[in-house]
Amino acid sequence: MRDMHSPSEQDYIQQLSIDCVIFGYQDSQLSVLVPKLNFKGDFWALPSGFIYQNEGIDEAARRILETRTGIKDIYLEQFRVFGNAPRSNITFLERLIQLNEDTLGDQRFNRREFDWITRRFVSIGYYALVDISKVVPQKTEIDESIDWYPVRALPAMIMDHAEMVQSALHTLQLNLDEKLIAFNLLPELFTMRELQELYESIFDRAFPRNNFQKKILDLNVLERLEKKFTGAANKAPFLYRFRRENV
Amino acid sequence: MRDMHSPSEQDYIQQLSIDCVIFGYQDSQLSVLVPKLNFKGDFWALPSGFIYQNEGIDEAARRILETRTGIKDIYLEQFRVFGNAPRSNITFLERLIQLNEDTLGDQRFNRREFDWITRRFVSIGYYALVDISKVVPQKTEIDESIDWYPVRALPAMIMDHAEMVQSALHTLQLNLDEKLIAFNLLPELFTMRELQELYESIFDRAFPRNNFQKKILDLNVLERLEKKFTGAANKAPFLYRFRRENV
DNA sequence: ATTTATTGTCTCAAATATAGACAATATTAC
DNA sequence: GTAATATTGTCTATATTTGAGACAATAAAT
Repeated sequence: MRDMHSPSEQDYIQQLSIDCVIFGYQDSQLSVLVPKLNFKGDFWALPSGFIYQNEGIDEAARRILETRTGIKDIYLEQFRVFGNAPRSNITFLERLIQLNEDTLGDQRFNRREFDWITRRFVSIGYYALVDISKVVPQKTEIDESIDWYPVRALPAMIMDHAEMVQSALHTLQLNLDEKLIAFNLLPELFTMRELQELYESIFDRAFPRNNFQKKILDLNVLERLEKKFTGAANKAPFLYRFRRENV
Repeated sequence: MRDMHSPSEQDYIQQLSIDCVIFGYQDSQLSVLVPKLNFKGDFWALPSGFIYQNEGIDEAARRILETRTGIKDIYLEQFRVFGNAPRSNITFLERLIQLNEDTLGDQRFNRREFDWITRRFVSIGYYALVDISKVVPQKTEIDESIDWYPVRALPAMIMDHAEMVQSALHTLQLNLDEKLIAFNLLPELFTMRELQELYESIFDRAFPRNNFQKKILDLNVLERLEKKFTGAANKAPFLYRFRRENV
């Protein structure tokens, strides 16, 4: 069976995949870009892909991310490898096959096309931070749709993909201040409140407004611009920009 | 070429390996267990291995570590995946082949036997913390010898293995207090000074004695035992034991 | 002009980290 | 035996960081 791959599959490293947790921020919520699989039954899976023989793993992750988001220069980082022996959730597989018996017999869907679901895979988890307003989510042929879901209200994910998101979120929390990466989730200009709400959605807890502002300004990585006239009945907040040169 | 593997190699996941940075502590120095390859020329490589088809990656790492150290219940943790496209250092490979032309033609050494050096591999890095006094380093057939080297005075390592050690050390530093794992590097009983010297060798800097002791005791994870009479001309230090039940 | 909501910043208290000091003690030197 | 010496365990005082409360500034609505 292992020797029956089509030539194109031979270009990839076998049994190794990359799964991407793409974080974006919208409507005061940290969200993840998740495609729905084009099978009967409701199955959601993280955007994933494989590694070409002459391609580095970071390079491959970048390629996959660019394909899915339509943007370049994405902040991304490896966070963990998932490689338990029985990664493939049996219940999930049985349900999928049962629900799709007819389609799987179809010539358009030979077994090879969802081989990646049935074989044992080790997967490298990457998380990415994107400015959601710049992203144009791209379906692939195996997707029915692709949408943003709040990180704490994900649809039913296949296999260990829900655990992957949790692990990615945890790594993001650990790295957020250390690596000054929150700004990748915001548009170029933002107010202090917007930044604070982003932090609050990432850590799922409130921060005192006065001290949050102090902490952030003390980092000395923000550039204060003109005020933003919101039209609201109050003092207008400043706009800030992240000074990338200082990192 | 890829289809010419021997049956036994087919039991492994292809092109995926595990490299282990095994940390131990001896003579006030943080050290790493490194085998020397059984080739002409001086080549050192991290202990490594492959993953069976029905084996989890953590499981595989544990097996490799147990084989190399002769002990069980080892603390280990994934720290990063190394998968740049040109991982194999060209200079290194050329030198190795040049120096070993005769042996490589020998029937005992068909190409398959160091296939793992020439093919493109993605490697999962694990670091392990062991009580060096319990370890009996085990050579494998591809090793000439295996020894402990101070982490800051390693021999010339092949490919990116030196970078792997640095990356493992960095992760260890980040996790040390958070996960309370330093004690895995010490024998069951130790003095405060021994613990402090361990910390100093890990971070490569001095800590003030008074505050270090306070910080550690405030963690509330140590059990103080009777004093240790060293025979030195001074007050005898207490012995401590790590209370594993509290973690 | 007054009210209301929110922003930016200040001050003070609490908690934590760092530095200095000294008594306790096990040996060696006398 | 007594003094000297080296190292340990701990205390106190100071500096720094963190957290809570307060209040003036301001943009619009009343």
